[in-house]
Amino acid sequence: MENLLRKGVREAVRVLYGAELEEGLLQIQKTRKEFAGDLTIVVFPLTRISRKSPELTAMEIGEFLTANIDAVSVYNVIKGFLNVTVSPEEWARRLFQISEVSDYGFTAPGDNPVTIVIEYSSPNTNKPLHLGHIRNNLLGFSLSRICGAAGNRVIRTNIVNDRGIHICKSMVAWKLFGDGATPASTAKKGDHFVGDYYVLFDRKHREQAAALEAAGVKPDEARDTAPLMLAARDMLLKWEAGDEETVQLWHMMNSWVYEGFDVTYKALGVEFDKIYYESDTYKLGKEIVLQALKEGHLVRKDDGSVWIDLTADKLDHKLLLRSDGTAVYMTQDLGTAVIRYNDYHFDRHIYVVGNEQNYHFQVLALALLRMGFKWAGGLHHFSYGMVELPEGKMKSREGMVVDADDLISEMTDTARSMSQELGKLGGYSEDEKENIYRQIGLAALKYFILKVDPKKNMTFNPLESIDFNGNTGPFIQYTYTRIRSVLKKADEAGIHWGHGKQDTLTPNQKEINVIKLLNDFPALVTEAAGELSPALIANYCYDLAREFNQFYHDYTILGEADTDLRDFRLRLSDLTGRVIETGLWLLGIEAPERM
RNA sequence: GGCCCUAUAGUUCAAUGGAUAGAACGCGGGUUUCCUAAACCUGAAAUCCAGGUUCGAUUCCUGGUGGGGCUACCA
Repeated sequence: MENLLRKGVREAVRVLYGAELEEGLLQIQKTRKEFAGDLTIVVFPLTRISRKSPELTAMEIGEFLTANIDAVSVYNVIKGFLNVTVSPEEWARRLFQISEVSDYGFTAPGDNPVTIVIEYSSPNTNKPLHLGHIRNNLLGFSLSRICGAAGNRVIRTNIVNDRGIHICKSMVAWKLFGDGATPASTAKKGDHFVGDYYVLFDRKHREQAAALEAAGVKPDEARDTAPLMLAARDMLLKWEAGDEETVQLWHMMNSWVYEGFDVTYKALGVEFDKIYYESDTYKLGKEIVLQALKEGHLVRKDDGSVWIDLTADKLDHKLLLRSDGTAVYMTQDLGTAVIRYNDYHFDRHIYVVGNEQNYHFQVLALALLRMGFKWAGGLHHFSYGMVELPEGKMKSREGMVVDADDLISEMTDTARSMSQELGKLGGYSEDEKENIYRQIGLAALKYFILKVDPKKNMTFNPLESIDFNGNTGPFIQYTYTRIRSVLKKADEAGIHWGHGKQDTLTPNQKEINVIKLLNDFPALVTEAAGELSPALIANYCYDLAREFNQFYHDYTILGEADTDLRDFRLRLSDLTGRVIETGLWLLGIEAPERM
């Protein structure tokens, strides 16, 4: 539609003013609601060519367009804006066209698709997932679907930070205070079970440090020399040396954590194609660093530590290997990146990681390039903002966190009580009802998080933030269930709306509003993939649902006596339902049949 | 100190350099013998400050101010 107009205006300029229109000068946008029309041509830039006032230029072009393009029926001019109205009949034809497209909104991958690796989630194995991880997982998972829908080959990956001093703390605490307890013996979820020992370690350690301080030891020294800290260090050394008992304990506790994570991932509905473990990749990282050192890309200090000098890129010196030869965070990320490139030969690699690590990822890409890995130009840090509580930043150690599992079940509880109050699920079994409560609760949570521009920090108020009315996930789901209900009734009445005639139809304004949005969908998916923005999809779904609800409120569908018009409305409803379902799917949100 | 992100109704969020800054929650007023009222209609309510570029700036640039982050031989 827009392309048609684009061509028309170029033609108009050629005929009226005898000039070729540069592409950059032509601005076409959707007409704002408060004005009549569908598409708007901004004529200010064209006055340079016409050498006439904006109003006159607009009128001349408007006359030309209505005379020469069938689909353009009317135009009006306000200030320097030429508002063009596409004829209702054209919109009707448009609906017939796009509703026949299967997989509407998806771009087929083509022969040589762009390969994108997306890393998200990236948990530590010493504590359960919290609200910050939820934002991460939802963004990553949604991005993977959006990029896939736009025709790319997508590999979803995760890196599990499964080694290091933090894991050793949990291990020490369990060994000393655990008394052989297991998640099974305590009926606790594995990740929470292990997380409790991490917290316990921290508490006991603080007590020990305080005792030392009371005896006159300096604070720093007290922290470093408390028996528990020494035990954790010792544990790390043993682990790196491959001590059998330690490695066995490590395996056991990690496996508990993974069982717990799996439950949370499943509850959130996120998945991965390939999971990497830091314990598998850090060694290659060390090799890469040593190799790069040999090739002269890095510098070794007197104490034996290895650094990269990035001052030429306006960054700093960055440590890549400790003086004792052990790996740091950066080391293993270098290794992971190389392994992934060897595995997939990606064109792009998207890291979904919070903005607190902006510096880290700048260094990572530059370091790889410096070492000669040209593909590192395809690395992209998808940097999202922090989730804060009304009291401020979340702090695991002080218990100021919103636990992921708790939050999910609270959402389901709220959905359950609201749904039961409304009482619309008669005829469903308890299991079916529970599944719907879960779908609605999750939709509220996911939509709340995904509708926000990813790079902005967001505040989450446990008591007030999540709504089920208005601009919310459940609102969109509700619109979907209304549509399903109408289509089901049509089906039961034996109405076959798929063959309806189209030529004589003149849709009303509400119908046109919906068709316009439906018509935008494929371009929107492409745009969302280009900008890596699930928020665009979320806001679109909301707009579409709202627009459809207005139509639904003002007009009857099944009660329409003119069967061509009735069938047209069913077609409109059906495509709206399909697009909402697809849009929600791109966000990782399920669409229930009833609610 | 240096670097990065951010600032829009009471609150949570929108707005490729374009028209009268758009929603939701909350607050006020309405709509149900009719396909699901988790809906629809309607009222009040906002661009941090000062310059600059432009026919035109919430948007771009500069300088302030407020908020957040990074600047570890932590991850």
